[in-house]
Amino acid sequence: MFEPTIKDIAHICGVGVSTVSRAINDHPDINPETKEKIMDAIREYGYVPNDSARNLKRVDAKAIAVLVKGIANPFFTNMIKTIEKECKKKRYAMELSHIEADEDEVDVAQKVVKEKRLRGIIFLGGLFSHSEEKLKKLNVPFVFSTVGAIPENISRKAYSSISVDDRRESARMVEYLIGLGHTKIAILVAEAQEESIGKLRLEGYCDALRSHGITIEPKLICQTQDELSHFSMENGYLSTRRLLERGEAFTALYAVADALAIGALRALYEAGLRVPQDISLAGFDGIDMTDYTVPSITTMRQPVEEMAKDTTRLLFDIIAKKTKHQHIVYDAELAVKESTACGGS
Amino acid sequence: MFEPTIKDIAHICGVGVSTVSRAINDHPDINPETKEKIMDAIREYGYVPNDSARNLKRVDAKAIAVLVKGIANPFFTNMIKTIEKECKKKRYAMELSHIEADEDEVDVAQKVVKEKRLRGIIFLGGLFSHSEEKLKKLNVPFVFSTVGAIPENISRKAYSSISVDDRRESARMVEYLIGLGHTKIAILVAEAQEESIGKLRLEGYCDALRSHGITIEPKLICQTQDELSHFSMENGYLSTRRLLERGEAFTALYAVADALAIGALRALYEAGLRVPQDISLAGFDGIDMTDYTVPSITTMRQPVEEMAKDTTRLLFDIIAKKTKHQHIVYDAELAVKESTACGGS
DNA sequence: TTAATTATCGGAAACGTTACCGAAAAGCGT
DNA sequence: ACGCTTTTCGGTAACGTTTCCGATAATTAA
Repeated sequence: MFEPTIKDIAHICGVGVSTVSRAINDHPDINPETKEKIMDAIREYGYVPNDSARNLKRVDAKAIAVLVKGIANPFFTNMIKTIEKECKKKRYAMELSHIEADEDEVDVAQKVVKEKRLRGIIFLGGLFSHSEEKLKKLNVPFVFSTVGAIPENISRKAYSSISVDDRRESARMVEYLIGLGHTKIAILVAEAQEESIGKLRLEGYCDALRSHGITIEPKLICQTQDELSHFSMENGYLSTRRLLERGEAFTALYAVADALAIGALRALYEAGLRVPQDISLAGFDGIDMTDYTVPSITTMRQPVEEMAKDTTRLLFDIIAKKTKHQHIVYDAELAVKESTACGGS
Repeated sequence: MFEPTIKDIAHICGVGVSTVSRAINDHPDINPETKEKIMDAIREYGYVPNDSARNLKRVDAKAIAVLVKGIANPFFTNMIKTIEKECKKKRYAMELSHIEADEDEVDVAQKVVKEKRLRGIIFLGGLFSHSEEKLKKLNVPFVFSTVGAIPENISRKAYSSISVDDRRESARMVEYLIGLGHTKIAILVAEAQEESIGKLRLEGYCDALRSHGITIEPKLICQTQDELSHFSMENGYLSTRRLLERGEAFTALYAVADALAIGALRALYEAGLRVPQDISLAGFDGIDMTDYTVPSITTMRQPVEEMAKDTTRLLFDIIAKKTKHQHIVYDAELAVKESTACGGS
């Protein structure tokens, strides 16, 4: 099987290789007629430029990476899909890489950037606790999306971030539950180490309780144990069972992620507890699934599409030096559904 | 920022570039001491080989592509994750690409193969109706996984396939429902064109009814209309509503994909129908979610992990010419859960 | 000791493309 | 007619790596 190269096309058309190159890359210095002739030949012989050769030669390889930690969370699937679409629009290649729980995201980023000559990175999920020094070594712009708080000792001018105010929105959710009359509110929280999203949402929970003079009961705080897939249904299910076994009474259960809430719903059902009559259940993220469970689950909807679009656009703009690093905070939307009702004392 | 190349490393170590190349690629013709010295320098200076240059020069670029049609189906997510893991094990790069509903999978494959110099392709999902001639042009081995029937006019020696016998297993599911006493069994089917999976499962449904002397009632066959995301919860929900509006009585509903079943569950609930007391509900695929819904959903579990592993291994073996094309058919497992019960007349 | 083999290495030609530089041709004003 | 700019193009040096080929040094066989 004959695979034509740019040289073959040039030879066929009786032009130089640089002219063919100009034709494929929409360069201005070319006669429209010549260009058309070349494009015809390209179609006829099925020529496709070799990506490796291009990236090798080009200074500005058009590619970015998306590094995801915790793919188990369905919330990210939507995010990734949208980011991919945006990349296609801008004719950028997108390198998707999952980061294992035990891997260091910056190390992976570093490797992948050098390997593939990427122009930028999007970090999705995970927590983040790295030195600024190490980050600088990346030497490409990066933006964090839904990635928890970044430690104070890293200059905010050194990176971009896109997220909702997890702590505040979490507090809003708990305040909503309190407003319904609940005082014994249990919380299901995964990956609560350091400055992770889980930790932030837990803090929001504490904020809300505190500001309403409700004492924080450690027995109502249930940390999931599974290290591998933090925000999974299975994790929510098992954790809720452990919570119930403790025997501590509560009238509302707040899971810091929808996937956890779905697992919780099942565990509550098996324990003979009705939602929302016996227990109100709330989640966070706003994944589609919460609309289809029975009962549907009250949640904090993050504007995924918008966030994903802005994430991509922001990164492109930074690459093109059209803008400096930014920190965009979105409002989440409290989506009240069937799983929450008045309750409490 | 200084990015060392292989030349820099060679210069630093006082050796030739080819020696460094031998060191990184575990070639035999190298002194262990030299190798260690080189590896030390590589670590110290943070050298990472440029992937483009490698792939350009190498005849056997270590990369394959996974082309997915219909990412909305959560079943594929697991598949992809496992395939990715297997690739990592074999130190192969995996290029993941989604195929839009209106795109031709072989055209995309062709482009991507040439662009990235891939060694093989895995097709996931979608239907398949292409000429053998066109397939041959791909010029790399490919395997179809869970992709429906391939037309007779394509030689089975020209490709590999990995799947369950969709038609037979679908019939098994329906026979199980019949065994429970159901005769009025509605079916929810998406993407039923040509030789797609949906069509196959629909045929299995017909087979089972026919072999039990039950007349096939067209009004109980509900084809989803949404072109874009065939196997989505939303699609299942909307289709079930349309089915209910028809007013045709039925005691069991069989959705040809779990995602559809989950949407259906919600629609049935909203219509005041209890599952399984009023309506038995069954799905197909065996995604995790079916364990967590209330009630949990009876389904045909496909051995995802095994299938994904075998798909990858098979492709690698074919690339390495260790084996010829194969057609592996797996047994699905009927997972009876809460959503089905005795019923019917 | 000498010849033959082996282990280890360096040089240099590719791989397919882009980007720079300069040249030819064509258009323009005078 | 002339010089000037503009348009259009071809030649060629990179990009960073692998791989081939041959060379040297070290080892073994005779």
